[in-house]
Amino acid sequence: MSLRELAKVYNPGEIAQKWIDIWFSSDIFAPDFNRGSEAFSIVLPPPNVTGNLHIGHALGFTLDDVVVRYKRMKGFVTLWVPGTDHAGIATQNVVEKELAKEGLSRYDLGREKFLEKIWEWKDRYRNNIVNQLRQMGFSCDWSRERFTMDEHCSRAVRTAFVSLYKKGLIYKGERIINWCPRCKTALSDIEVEYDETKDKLYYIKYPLKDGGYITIATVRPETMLGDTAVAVNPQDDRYRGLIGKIAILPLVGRELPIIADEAVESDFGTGALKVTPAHDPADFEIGIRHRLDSIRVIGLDGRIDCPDMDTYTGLDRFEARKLIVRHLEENGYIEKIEDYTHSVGQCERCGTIVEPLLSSQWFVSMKPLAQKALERDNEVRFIPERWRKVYHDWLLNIRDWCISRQIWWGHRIPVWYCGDCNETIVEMEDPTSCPKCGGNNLKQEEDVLDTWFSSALWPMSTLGWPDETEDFKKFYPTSLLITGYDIIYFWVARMIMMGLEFSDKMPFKDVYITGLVRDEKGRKMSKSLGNVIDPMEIVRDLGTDSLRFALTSLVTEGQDVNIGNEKLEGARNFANKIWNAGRFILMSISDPEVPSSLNELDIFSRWILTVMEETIEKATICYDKYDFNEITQLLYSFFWGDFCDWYIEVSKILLKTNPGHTSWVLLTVFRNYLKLLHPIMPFITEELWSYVKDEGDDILSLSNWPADTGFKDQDSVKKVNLIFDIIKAMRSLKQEMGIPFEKKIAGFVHSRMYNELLLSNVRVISTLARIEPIDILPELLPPRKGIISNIQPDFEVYLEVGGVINIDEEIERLKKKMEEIDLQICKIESRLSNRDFLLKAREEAKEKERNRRENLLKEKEKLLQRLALLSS
RNA sequence: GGGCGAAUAGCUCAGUGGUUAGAGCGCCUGCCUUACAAGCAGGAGGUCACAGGUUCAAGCCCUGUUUCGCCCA
Repeated sequence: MSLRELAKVYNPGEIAQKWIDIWFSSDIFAPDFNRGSEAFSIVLPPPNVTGNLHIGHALGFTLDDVVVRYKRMKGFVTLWVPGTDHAGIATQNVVEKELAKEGLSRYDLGREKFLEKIWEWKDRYRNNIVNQLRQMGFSCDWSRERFTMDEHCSRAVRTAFVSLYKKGLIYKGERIINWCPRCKTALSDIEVEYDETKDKLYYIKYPLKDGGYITIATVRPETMLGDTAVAVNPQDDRYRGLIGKIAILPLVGRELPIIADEAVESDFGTGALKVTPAHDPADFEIGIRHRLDSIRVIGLDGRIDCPDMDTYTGLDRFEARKLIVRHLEENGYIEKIEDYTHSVGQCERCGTIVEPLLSSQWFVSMKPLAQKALERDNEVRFIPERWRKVYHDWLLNIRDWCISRQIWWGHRIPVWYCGDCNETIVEMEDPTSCPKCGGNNLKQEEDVLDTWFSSALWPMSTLGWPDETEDFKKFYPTSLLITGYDIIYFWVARMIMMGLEFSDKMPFKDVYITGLVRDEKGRKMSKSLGNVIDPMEIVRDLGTDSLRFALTSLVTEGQDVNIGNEKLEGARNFANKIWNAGRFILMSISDPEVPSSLNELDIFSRWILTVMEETIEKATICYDKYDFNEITQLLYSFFWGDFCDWYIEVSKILLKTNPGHTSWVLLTVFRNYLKLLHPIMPFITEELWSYVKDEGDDILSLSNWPADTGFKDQDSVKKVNLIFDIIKAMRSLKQEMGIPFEKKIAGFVHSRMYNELLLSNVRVISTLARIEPIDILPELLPPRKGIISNIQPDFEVYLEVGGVINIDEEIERLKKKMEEIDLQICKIESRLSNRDFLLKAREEAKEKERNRRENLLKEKEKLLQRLALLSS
């Protein structure tokens, strides 16, 4: 043990770098197979290589690390696999923006050159992110790091694709998909965000061929160029006669059949619907049912592309809308225009309004996969349980997953087309010739896969799948996944479905769903609000441990996490408190002497050892239950409340009388405490541990969880609490009389039952209460001028306050107290005289009430005595 | 429209049906007491959203209402 003098204020930065170097210079966090037999594994939810860690990552990963470090100390063979995600659209966008600064587009570079650029970007940002993960102290095994597009993960993707294709679960089809005209790619359903938008509802007259007209209502008049029918509900009496008739499309002149379809809502607009199968999912369905033509009139760039209508071709969607409405108005086709609020889909990445359009894309049939997930539902645990419903809901209403993306960065779809015979080839190995016609005229599919396709395989691919590696056998399925509720659909559900499909196992046993991180007022963090908390900035200013403690302390089951400076500073202060307690111990102790029996120790030492033992038990339970907020509360109040406020203060006296044993107790409690706190605040605990550990001890990160000593001395707890209550009563009285804490005045204590206990601990009471001298009285103190009293059931304290108070005032004080006690007694009496209570309440509850009454009666009696003495 | 969640101290939040509902921050009073002023000691502050119900006993369970937030259509 080194007695080096520690700095007066905890400086997290210096210490962190030292331990980052030690922890991550070799693979100390690789699983240690000598540690035990039971495995515990987590895969890191891979951050995107687009940028930096944000506070949401910090939250989820901190909880991961808290559990991982705890399990490692507990003796599990622990593995935490890190990695990063290629994040297709997002990364491509960022790099395209970079290129744009030089006036270049990806087409200028060509596919190959462009991909080279992205790989460079990826390397840079992967390093950046890895650095940040290490700054945060996350104890991942970096020797097993993965990237979603590395060779191994790519093979997993290929294997999954080929397998699903051969099973008929992947198909190419013409469907309405969500198209982002800015990103120029298809999006899956869940990549579209819907926002309430104020818009207009246009009522347009479509003339009938036989004369008259039918009025339709639409929010997107520009799509009328692609109309191929008008639909009404078959139950709608207003239009029954028109079914089968022909309407003429204004401006265009196309003949549109009036058809009947159940999907039309009669109470929307006029009850008549213009049908544009190529630009609306519902219309597309109607189109299929009625074998309507699909005419695409908006191109991939979001501009009108309608060869017959030169007027509009080339115009942006929204420009075209204005012009078309003007032309309709000029020709008297507009009946009216109403304000209308509805949901408009936007690209989750860039916010551009998506264009539903007909396009040829690759899909995964999700029904059978979802079905399997539902059947095996009991094999995964959700925490909190209620998220299971959300997950179920999605599985039950699942739609096919559009997995093709019209970008370059990602896993290129492993499909080849034969230019000679049109054969589609999907194999594990790249084909060199067509297996059907033998031709060499092969062309690979241009599209890449949705990023989430590889993410869905992450728990498997990181551990070696499709190979049956040792890691896969030992660590799959993983033990726990911690993530936010916003990606239950995107990620959790898909990992489960893919896991069951390819490994026949749930990819993880527990899923812990966190809330989202918000600012201290509960608002979402956003650049425009300026309330974004950058975790790395906090790490710089207040230290990683403070950030980790603050985050952990805010996590209660399923609630969003509101974090602000107050919380972070509180955590920083706590770290400083721990630091200074360590500093005190190092400065104050002498050679520790192991007691031959704990029972021979003084009562305060027995007390703190008992409370520590209970804290170890409770903390262990909390860690096992992922009860994060509870752990921090427990560890905070034990350390600050019990250890620092009381034991350390008492130890200042004990160190003089019994330095050896007291040093041992201080050290023992502090060492165990560092262990309990280490999963949450790894840096400061590791640093302090290096000063207080035994010579042969390992670093704290690789140490064992505190052993169960089994020592509990409830008698000491009871007695020490009495002593502390006496001290508190004295402090309180003193302050009430306006006497400064440090000013020493004389006092008296009497306790019928504990006279001896008080006699032997008078020094502690005197010092901690700053009351000197103290007389331990064999009986009640006779009334005297200048004396104030505090009467409790088990003791009475009196302070010599001199002229500050007279006897009448003291009588008043006591009478007031009497009233309170009488009120309490009254309440309890009525409870105890209630026949139903006596009949039905649990014995425990009754016992409690009786004890309480007894105590109050005791107190009352003593108050009466005191009052009698004072009045005589 | 369907579902989920929240409502507790000035603020942010804890709270397994059983005393007098807790913490941090803020506030008030007094202290630079040799570990810590990022600290110490003492204190004030609550109709647990509202209305019913179940129960010997409700902040907690049930029903309804109001307000706010989220998800899905």
